[in-house]
Amino acid sequence: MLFTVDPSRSEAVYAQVMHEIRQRIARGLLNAGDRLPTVRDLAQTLVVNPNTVGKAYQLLESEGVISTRRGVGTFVADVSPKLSLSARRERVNELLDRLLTEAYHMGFNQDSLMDTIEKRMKSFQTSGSRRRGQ
Amino acid sequence: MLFTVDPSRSEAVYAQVMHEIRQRIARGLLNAGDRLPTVRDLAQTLVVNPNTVGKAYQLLESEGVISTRRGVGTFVADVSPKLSLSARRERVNELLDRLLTEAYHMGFNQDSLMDTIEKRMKSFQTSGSRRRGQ
Amino acid sequence: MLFTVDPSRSEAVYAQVMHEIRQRIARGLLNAGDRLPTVRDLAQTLVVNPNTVGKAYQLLESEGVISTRRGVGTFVADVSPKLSLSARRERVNELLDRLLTEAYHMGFNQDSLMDTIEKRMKSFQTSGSRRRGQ
Amino acid sequence: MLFTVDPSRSEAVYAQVMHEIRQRIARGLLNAGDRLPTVRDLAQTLVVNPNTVGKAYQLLESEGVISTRRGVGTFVADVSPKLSLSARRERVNELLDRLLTEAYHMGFNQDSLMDTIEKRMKSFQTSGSRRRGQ
DNA sequence: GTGGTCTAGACCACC
DNA sequence: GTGGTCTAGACCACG
Repeated sequence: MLFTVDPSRSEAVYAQVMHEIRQRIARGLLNAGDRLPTVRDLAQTLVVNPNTVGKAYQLLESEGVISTRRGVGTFVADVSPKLSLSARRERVNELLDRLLTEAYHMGFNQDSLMDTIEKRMKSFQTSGSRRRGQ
Repeated sequence: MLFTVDPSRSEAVYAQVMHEIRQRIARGLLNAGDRLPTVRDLAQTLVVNPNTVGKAYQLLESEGVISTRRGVGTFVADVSPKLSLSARRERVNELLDRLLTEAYHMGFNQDSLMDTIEKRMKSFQTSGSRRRGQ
Repeated sequence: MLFTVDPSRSEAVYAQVMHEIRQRIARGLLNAGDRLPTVRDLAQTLVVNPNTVGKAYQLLESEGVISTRRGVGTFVADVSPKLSLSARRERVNELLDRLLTEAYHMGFNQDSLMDTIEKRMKSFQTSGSRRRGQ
Repeated sequence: MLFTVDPSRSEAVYAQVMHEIRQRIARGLLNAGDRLPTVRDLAQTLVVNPNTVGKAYQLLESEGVISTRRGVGTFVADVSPKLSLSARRERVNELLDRLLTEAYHMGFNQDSLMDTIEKRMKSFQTSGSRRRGQ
């Protein structure tokens, strides 16, 4: 779990930790059942307060992404969306709109954006057919 | 400029205004040279504090998305990304990673995500070749 | 919002606050749009740290029960379950099993339990037909 | 005594064991005088630390639900609530309030909740009049 | 003035 | 040793 966190970014530190972990799972670098570093260890590595890491872990648990076992440690959970289908679609659509908007303003045209998406997608677990439909 | 702002969303109101304007430009609903409503008018329409709209306009101007001519009004600027090529790529890639991560956790597989992207893309100006490559 | 919290109970203080608020909403004592006390005020009333109240508010927000508006305050949200139908059923069934188990051990028979349920239900919003089906 | 325990649930393992045993008694799957597995056997079956099972047994004994005869084994006790009538009522009412609150937030209306309760009640011993009133 | 974040440090339940 | 809770106190973004 080597990564860093930038306290000067506008995104909250605990949110950066959450995103990093979510992304590692989505990329297949972390798989269901894998153990995460302890709150204290990760806090020391990132040079932040243990409470901050704890907050990230707790929120990820409430989303069903990870699962903590008292006195044992924290583990990657089996993926199984808790939200309703419509809520999940809405969430993806919002991020998608944001991406398309930003891509326009950054001067990407359709083709170059699609190229980028396809390349990037290869390093994610969303590819292939190992996951059930939406 | 008919749109609303939801103060109960977690996103700051001024940021919602910025995103909405950026999105309208990206969708072609607003084009270079089009006049935006005055700060007061928009504030009244959205039922928010004028300072909030002012902040949104100010930040958009600093990004080069709109341009204010004192005593005349505020207008959509010609699109010409100020950032370096690598900075623009990085920005798009970050949003893309976030989308792919979220899509994974929301249970989308490659095909359903691609379908969603293609459908959504049709309503954006990113299509066609009217803008220079990435 | 007159209520107290007992730090000596095994239930965490922030959870007691959450339950109290959820219950007031379910009883119709708090309705959609109503303002909750500020974090600081409630903390002072309950004689707990503001962070503890803040945690309760944040968790309730993540459940969609209340909604905070930056710089303005915290309000009761419109009820609209975010969880999938199966997750909601599971949650109710678990509490129901716990109730039935406890009622048995406390010496209630079917009839006396049913009487108790019917009486108690009258003071809750679950009664009547003003809410959509499950 | 075939059941499992889920260490990833938020409820402590020893509490899960307690609830399971209480529920089996309430469902009539275990009756007064029935012998429970030894601490070691159950611990092995559930793949948990023997101390955890021991803690569950100890707490259940202190509640009067089971009774241990040294050198002989552990048995389901005759049900006879030790608590006062008012304490027992309070305990049931608290769980009931929690159920009604949760049902409201999960979108159940009176009828659907009542249906659920009646169905579920059939598999519990609370039915009939074999136990004295509340 | 509102809520949100972070730190430092203490104590506790669990296994 | 693991995570969870709470306090006290500081700082910040928002409207």
